[in-house]
Amino acid sequence: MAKGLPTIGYALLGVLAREPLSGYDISRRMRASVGAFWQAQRSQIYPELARLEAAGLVAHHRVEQLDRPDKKVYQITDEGRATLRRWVTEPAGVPASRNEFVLKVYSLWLAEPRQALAFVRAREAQHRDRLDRLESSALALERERGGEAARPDTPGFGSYATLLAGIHAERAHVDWCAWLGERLERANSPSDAAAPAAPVAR
Amino acid sequence: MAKGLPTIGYALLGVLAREPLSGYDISRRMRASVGAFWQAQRSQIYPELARLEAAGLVAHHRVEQLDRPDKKVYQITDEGRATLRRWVTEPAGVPASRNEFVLKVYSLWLAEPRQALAFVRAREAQHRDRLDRLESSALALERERGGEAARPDTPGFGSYATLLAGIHAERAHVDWCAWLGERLERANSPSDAAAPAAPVAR
DNA sequence: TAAGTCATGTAAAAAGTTACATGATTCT
DNA sequence: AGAATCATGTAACTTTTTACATGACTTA
Repeated sequence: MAKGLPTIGYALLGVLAREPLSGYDISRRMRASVGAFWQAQRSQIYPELARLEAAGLVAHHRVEQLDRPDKKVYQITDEGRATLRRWVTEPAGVPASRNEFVLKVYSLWLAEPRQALAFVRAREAQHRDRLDRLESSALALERERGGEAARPDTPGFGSYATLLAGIHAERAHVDWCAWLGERLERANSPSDAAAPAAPVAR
Repeated sequence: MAKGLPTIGYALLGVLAREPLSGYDISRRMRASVGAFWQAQRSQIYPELARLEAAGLVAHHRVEQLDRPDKKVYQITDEGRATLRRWVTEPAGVPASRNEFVLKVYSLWLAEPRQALAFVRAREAQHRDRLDRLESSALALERERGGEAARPDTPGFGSYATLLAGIHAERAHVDWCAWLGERLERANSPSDAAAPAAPVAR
């Protein structure tokens, strides 16, 4: 069996399956919507588009513009769409998440307690912010379309579902930060109240 | 200001701040506990240990063993511990999460509906499994030590906190998969009952 | 006039994965 | 006898990031 594309290739196909775009515009999508769970720099996008084209999965035509540079608008081909469709339901590898913040918490016992608390609180605020923004995007989408935002065979569903993934993840992170903050705070001020319920129990 | 270590360097320091270990043993920690949020192959660990040693952050001594190959046991130095302590409360970059599964869901609208459902259900089961295992580890830790598992200035706290991070993340992922599955199922069987509450509302 | 956006790329470096090499011992 | 574990490493490759290059037009 053939080797398959690098993941970034499928990410680009996924974007182009929705609408034809230039490399530059794809790179903006990768900073916004799709970028929440897969990122790429332009220096990775341009060569990958060329490879996809060589493989017959996308095709481009040049669009001349008067007031700004010409652009190459890429379209997905039938073969590209078929490749994407095949890939999409193949079991995905385990996340293999790399999270620098959690890595830091792993060694946070070394830190000066007040500094540790400030560190965690700052992170909590940062992610609460992100969560708020994601939630209002989702609410906007829901209001726009009816209640549940798009049928599962439309691109809108993909966007909505991935947005919700982000919301779930952010929420979990915020909750965890809050728990951490509480624990650190209680340790800092040795008032020693009754221990709260174990956080693992549902 | 100096450049700082690659993240894997801090990961190794974080492990060695708890106990002296050989490269081989570190690599096992990286597949178990720490590995849940930062991974490394042995081929990355050995050279990095050498670099850390050249920088004076760790030191090794050879331990001879009768029944198996000699090993180099690495210890963190005072400078190493100081470096780690400084790094630990420096603000961490945004997660920049790469999740292949979510990327697939982004294009799942292209897939055959029943296949899509099976795909999501399989993932849900897989992660529910992981969640169960993490939760029983946490419960075991809690039973072992008293209720809240370790004071925040001990390594045990770091382990416990990161374990909880994993639990929160898995829980969120499972919940999201469950929501996704429900939506796909409802679309597959067009019985068209009343729409459930919007999933964003708290 | 300086900074920013649009637009496409190349080059180099860093980070990470996969494969290979070696060798003793222990388990099946 | 063959496979797995312990133990350390190198080589090659892939993936990702950072920096550099160019140039027209627009906004402050």
